[in-house]
Amino acid sequence: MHKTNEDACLCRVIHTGRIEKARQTSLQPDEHEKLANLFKAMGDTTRLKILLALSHEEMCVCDLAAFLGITESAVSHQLRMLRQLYLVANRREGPVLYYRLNDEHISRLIEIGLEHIRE
Amino acid sequence: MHKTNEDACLCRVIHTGRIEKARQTSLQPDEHEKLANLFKAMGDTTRLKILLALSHEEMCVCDLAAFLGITESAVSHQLRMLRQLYLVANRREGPVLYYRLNDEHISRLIEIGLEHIRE
DNA sequence: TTAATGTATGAGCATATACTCAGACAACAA
DNA sequence: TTGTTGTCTGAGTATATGCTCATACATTAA
Repeated sequence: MHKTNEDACLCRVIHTGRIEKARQTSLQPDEHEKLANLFKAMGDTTRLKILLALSHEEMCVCDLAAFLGITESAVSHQLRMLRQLYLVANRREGPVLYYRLNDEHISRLIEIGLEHIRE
Repeated sequence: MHKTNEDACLCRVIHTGRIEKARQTSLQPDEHEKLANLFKAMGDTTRLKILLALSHEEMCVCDLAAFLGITESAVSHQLRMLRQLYLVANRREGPVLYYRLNDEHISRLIEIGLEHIRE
């Protein structure tokens, strides 16, 4: 018989020591969410392709839309999310916005991720 | 007026050279999806907390459920995903399954991710 | 001012996903 | 065998999310 409420669950724990240890080395309150949002932003093929493209050269919304074969609206929506999480930054040149990766962390994450999937 | 089909979109492109360049340095056909799945797996607070806990010490399903305050069923579902993507591995000791991180890539990704959100 | 171009945004919709619930499976003891 | 414990799994459901569409904003030129 398996209880599903939390109290009962705690009674079945085998290694309370490990749990205590894990609890002590935990992150700051909101860091879990921030970190998850970072990886979530990279966890979509469209956004990932955008990041990969920008890792070589800055590009505008038009370029990205043509490169990905999707509408500029869709690109713009995704760029907003990437902007808000500081994955990309932009600069304006007249009416055109050129997007680039915000810092080196992003390309390093992609590098290590590629190593992993190529095992 | 903004056309939404791809042909029209290509006509408005500003930098065809950049698109060509981005196209040449693209990944293998299925690598985009594999890489996105890796980051997507890390892009959820529950799974991220599991990975963080396992980065210190191997733990069983019971431990993780108590640590996270969720049901063992929910933990098991997430562990299956993490297993299938080679983020975690396990070993059996009698009826108990001990889970651990599959390789060093995962903790490195977390490290760099933390650097990023802490700017 | 008006018009054109590049980009951003909100609403709506279809799909994806994280959890719960119920039950099944696996290993071991009696 | 039966019972217990630890874990796994399929179905259902509520929420999240990625795109389209229509529209609005921003910059520049006429």
